[in-house]
Amino acid sequence: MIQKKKHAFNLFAASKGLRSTRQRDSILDVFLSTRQHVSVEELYLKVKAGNPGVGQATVYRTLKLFVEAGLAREVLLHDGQTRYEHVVAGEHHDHLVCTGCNAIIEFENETIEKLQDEIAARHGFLIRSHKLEIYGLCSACKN
Amino acid sequence: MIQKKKHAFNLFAASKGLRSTRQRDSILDVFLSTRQHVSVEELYLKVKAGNPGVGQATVYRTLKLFVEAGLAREVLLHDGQTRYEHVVAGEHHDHLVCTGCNAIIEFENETIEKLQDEIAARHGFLIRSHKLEIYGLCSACKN
DNA sequence: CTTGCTGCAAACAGTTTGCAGAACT
DNA sequence: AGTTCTGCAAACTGTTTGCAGCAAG
Repeated sequence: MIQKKKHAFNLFAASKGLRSTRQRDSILDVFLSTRQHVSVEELYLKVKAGNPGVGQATVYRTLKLFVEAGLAREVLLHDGQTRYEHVVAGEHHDHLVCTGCNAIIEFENETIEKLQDEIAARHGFLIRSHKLEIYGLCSACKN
Repeated sequence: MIQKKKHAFNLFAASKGLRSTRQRDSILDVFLSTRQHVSVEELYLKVKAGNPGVGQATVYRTLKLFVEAGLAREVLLHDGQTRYEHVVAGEHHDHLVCTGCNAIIEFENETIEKLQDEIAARHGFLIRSHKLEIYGLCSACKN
């Protein structure tokens, strides 16, 4: 899995004439080793731990490459930070966001996706992407 | 309708010991006269047109009051600006966002809402709010 | 050696905040 | 009079960018 993603990125890099650098490698390693929804800041700190002297700018720039390469996806939650999640081919999930503990629970629901397609069709709208976020309290926080 | 909202804000203001000021009145007027999803900047410009010398900060501060008073709701789309929409009691709608012309089409779908409730229940999650945004191209832009 | 990549710091955009003076009650 | 509000400008936050030097090909 991780190897596959590295390979995917290498292919992308090659096709774009991008260079392979120490920084990109370690940012990719760290990204792949994280759980879902890392903020740039978190990623930056982890990368710097194993590789001091890497700048934030590089992390920002590299994450955009990952998005372009189809490895990562931007997730904007209500906390003023851009987060990135892993892209798993053919899968789409949405989020339950706990405003108590900031936990994020993922879910998938085909019926909702289908309804969205219908709605879009009804408006002559061409869907590129969508996001559904449900905010509230998780089972641990609601008590 | 507009009168009702003004009244609602007055009640809120009174209950909080807030003062009634020229600025708040005109920001409320302008907000109520706008269509959905105004950005702070848009609102600020319109307010200033009818009432020069009103500062942005006041617009920001006042919009937060409207949210607190239940008249407005923050909407964060993918354009780096906070927008506000009108709250209509008991109604919830979601958005089709055209990335071509920035048009926003609203829709409502009860089945989706129900499915969300089911999903939340399954995870022991207490829903406070949610948002569903579908990004793509509207009928005019997709050609 | 050529060109792309990096780190740094400065620039940016949107938003928030401190404060002195203005305005509401 | 006593407080709350306001406008201004400065501060802040997250992100982007310009540039000189570094490094991959």
